[in-house]
Amino acid sequence: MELYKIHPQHYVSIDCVILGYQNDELKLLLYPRGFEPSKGKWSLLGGFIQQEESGDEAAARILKQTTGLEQIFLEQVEAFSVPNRDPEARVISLAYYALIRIDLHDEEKVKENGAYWVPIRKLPQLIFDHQAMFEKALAKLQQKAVYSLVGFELLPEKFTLIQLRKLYEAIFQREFDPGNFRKKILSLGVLEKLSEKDPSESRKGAFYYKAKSNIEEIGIDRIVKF
Amino acid sequence: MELYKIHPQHYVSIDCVILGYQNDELKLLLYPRGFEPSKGKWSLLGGFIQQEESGDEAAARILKQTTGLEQIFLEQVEAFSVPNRDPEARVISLAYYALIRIDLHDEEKVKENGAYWVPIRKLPQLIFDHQAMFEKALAKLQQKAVYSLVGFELLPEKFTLIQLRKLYEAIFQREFDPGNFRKKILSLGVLEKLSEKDPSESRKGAFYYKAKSNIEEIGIDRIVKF
DNA sequence: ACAAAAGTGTTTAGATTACACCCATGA
DNA sequence: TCATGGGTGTAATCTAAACACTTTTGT
Repeated sequence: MELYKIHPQHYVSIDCVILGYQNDELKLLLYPRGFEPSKGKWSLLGGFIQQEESGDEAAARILKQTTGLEQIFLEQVEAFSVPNRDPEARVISLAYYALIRIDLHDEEKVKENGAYWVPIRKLPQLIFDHQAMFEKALAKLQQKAVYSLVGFELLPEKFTLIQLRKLYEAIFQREFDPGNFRKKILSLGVLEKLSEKDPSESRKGAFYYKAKSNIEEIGIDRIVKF
Repeated sequence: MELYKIHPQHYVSIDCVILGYQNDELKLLLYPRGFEPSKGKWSLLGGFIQQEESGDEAAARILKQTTGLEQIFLEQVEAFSVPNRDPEARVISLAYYALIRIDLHDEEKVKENGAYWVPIRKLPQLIFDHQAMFEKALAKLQQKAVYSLVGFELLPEKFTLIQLRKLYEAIFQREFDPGNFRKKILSLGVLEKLSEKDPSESRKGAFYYKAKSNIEEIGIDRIVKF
């Protein structure tokens, strides 16, 4: 321990790339920073890591504070550690990304923070290196989406295959052939067809599906090919 | 800045998963830790991040100190931040992985540190969470190797396709069909055939190849399929 | 000429892609 | 019955994988 004392200590913060899905587009939760430096500019939601918590725990705490949600998908992106990334002090930040269902989050809490859901196509300028954090997070989400149906985290319990396709189109920022997408997904055998239909988008209506409960056991193949 | 002062500060260390390739197998550079806690147990090479350096810079510094090499492939794995991961004090560690050519490294420096190259199939017990760091690093290397010929970092300038295949077999811990591997790699168009042969492995001899200089411009396809 | 490794070719099975077509339904 | 998305089928293309075959060379 004495040996460690010759080394400097640093503030370590958490910044969360909180992604939700609404109106066929991915949205990022941002808030205007309420204190200096960069007061009023747009920022990811964050906080400082405390003495007795891990990064994962700190990120979960911040997520709960700001959205009211617990037990949601949360994964580390990476550490950002350039000395002057925060002009006010040396702060090393651990970036995380979370996928949440916008329909479930606590709107009150979000309003308290003055936070907004911003479509990822129309992001404002972000403070510090938060743009880079977002980009890395999106890249990680895409990677993850290739091998696992991580998209379920962003959709309600029951959803149509059209909704699922549009979500994947939002994640990958490109279109998929409707027929081929449907066949590919169904061939994975991870969805269960419900008898109920979603009548809101067409006269015919599209059947709802839900994720099978034992997905973990099922080997999930590659979903999209680059 | 005053606002930051209410938050705790932490030691932030770097741990490097330094991988090399020798005798058809991947090796990891380890050393017996020279100080408490866990003195004498096997450890990744590491150090503490200083006031005016980024994580990348700190990792490069440590790598140079221990192997004498500069400008080599180095990438962050992720931050490890469980509070008691180091029993002596709260230390948040940024794990990095590096790929080096064992034939080029400074053996003197490595000996000074008492470090050894250990085949990844026969790793001893490591301290703290260093085993997890290694596993994540290997997974990241595999991911990377699927889409880019990162393997070049581990081979000498000129190499045969057989050497390249064996390297990939070491990275993925499985065998590839010699004929198919050759065709796949050559079809990527990133290798240049040399007129010289490596006579050491057979009477016929295998042609040397080298990486084309403008690889970055060439779109590299998927190399192995999971 | 032969052994042994390097390198090529062929065949099959399966996946991807593009796109035409049928279906169900409310107005 | 018809317009509109929802959903299915099919043919052309590409890729992976297994494995037989040919080439080169020192002894």
